[in-house]
Amino acid sequence: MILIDGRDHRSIYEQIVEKLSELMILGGLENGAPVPSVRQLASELSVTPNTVQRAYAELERLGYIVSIRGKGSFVADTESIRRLQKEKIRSELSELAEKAARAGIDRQELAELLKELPPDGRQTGGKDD
Amino acid sequence: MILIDGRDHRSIYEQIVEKLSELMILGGLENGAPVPSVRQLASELSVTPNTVQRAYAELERLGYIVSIRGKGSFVADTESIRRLQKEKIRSELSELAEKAARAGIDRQELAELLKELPPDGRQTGGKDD
Amino acid sequence: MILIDGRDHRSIYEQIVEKLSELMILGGLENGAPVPSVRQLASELSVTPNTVQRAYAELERLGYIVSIRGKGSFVADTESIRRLQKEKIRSELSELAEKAARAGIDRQELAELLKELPPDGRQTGGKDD
Amino acid sequence: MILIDGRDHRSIYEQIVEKLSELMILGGLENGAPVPSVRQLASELSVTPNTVQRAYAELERLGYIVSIRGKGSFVADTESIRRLQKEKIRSELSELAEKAARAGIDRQELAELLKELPPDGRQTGGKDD
DNA sequence: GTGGTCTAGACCACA
DNA sequence: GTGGTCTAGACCACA
Repeated sequence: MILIDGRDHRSIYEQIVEKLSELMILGGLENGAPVPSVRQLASELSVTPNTVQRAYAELERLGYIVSIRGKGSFVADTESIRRLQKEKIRSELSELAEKAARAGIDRQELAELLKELPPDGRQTGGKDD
Repeated sequence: MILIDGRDHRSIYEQIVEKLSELMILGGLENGAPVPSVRQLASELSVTPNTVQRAYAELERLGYIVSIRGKGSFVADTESIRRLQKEKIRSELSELAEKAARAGIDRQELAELLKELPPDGRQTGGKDD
Repeated sequence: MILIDGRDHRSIYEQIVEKLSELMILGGLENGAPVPSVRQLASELSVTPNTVQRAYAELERLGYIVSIRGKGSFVADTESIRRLQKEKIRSELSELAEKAARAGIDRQELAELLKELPPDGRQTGGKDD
Repeated sequence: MILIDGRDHRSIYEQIVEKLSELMILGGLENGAPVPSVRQLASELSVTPNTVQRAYAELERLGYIVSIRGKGSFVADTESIRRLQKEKIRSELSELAEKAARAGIDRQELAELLKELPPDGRQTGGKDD
């Protein structure tokens, strides 16, 4: 399900945070559904439990999951997760627009770039082994 | 001209790379115009020359400047710089579109988000928490 | 009557202890009134009896209830419970005052902060970020 | 300067966070003044650098310090720190008032408890070796 | 079993 | 030198 990419410059725990938060949306998870335990995910990823723990702490801080000592970790309210995701995308888009502006590309031109993108955006990444 | 932001978590040399490459566009630099020497910029920024050196190496690798040993560093062909910048924005936009797709936000919705952004992008957005 | 809050980071048994001790005051319980059995409360809360057992042990240690083997658990002397509660509040207030002092806020200023609090304290305050 | 209390129920990194954030106020630190390096504080406290690292990450997240890779960690804007501290005390006072209310102690009575506290609050803690 | 903290040590990029 | 990440393993309270 999740794969760590050694060529990715981001740290392992950051990759876990991003992948899991995306999976939560696509997986159509229900409120309160259990998330793999720290140890279980750690062994699946061949990574130290410590590292997964760190990712889970961040996911909880961000509002994606709720961890209960002795019981496990669970998907937080899915509605608010959806809002979080959208807000994050909006914020990144805003940053990108600013950066484009500094490079002399205005909002209009950026919108055109967006339209011209290949239909499904499958040209980046695409790691699948 | 350039200011290092201590709260920015990117490394100092990365900040220099980004700021300088933007300045080149906005500054309307001409082909072959001289760039401040490593030592000069280092002292202006109160930073070790080592760090500026690293930034210049990166800028050269990216095609923004040309360094000539014993003479200094110079702005590369401004036309190609402009193309570089635009390509970089396009690539980041593409990545963002993919990420949005994974969060269930399609191209159409993303375009609307873009339209809804405050007019000039001066909200310094993107601070996460 | 009692609800366990998954987002509350205290352990479940601690939450039960706090909620029950509060209920005893507000509920106007009489001396010696029976408290729900361990199994009964456990099933109401969908929690293992083990956990309720731990909470009851703590409540007995604190002087709120008396457990009689084979008969059940009972509310201890309500007068002394009231005193217990007040003493606990006083102690926490004292700790807070000390902490405030260390942050440069004196007794006087603290009293003003107290006066300025919204009238009924219904703001569910205290969430950190 | 800082002492870890083994009898304190809180974890080591939490104690470091609290002690350091208090010291920042009392020490009258200036904006941007350097904070001990991770390794230095770790060796002073006979604790793993990892644990101090964690505390510093939290202090940065809370806005008390700014850490710059390769350079060190520095006191953040002292004015905003002061505000942070006061807000934290206010929030804790609010929680305490709520709790008191649930125990049948109203705002008025709480204010009296506050007045009756021994003048300098030196009755708790007081570890000094 | 679960999450959470900690140790002792390594390695990395960066200044 | 600095901060930051990670490993491999331990131990804890809790369910």
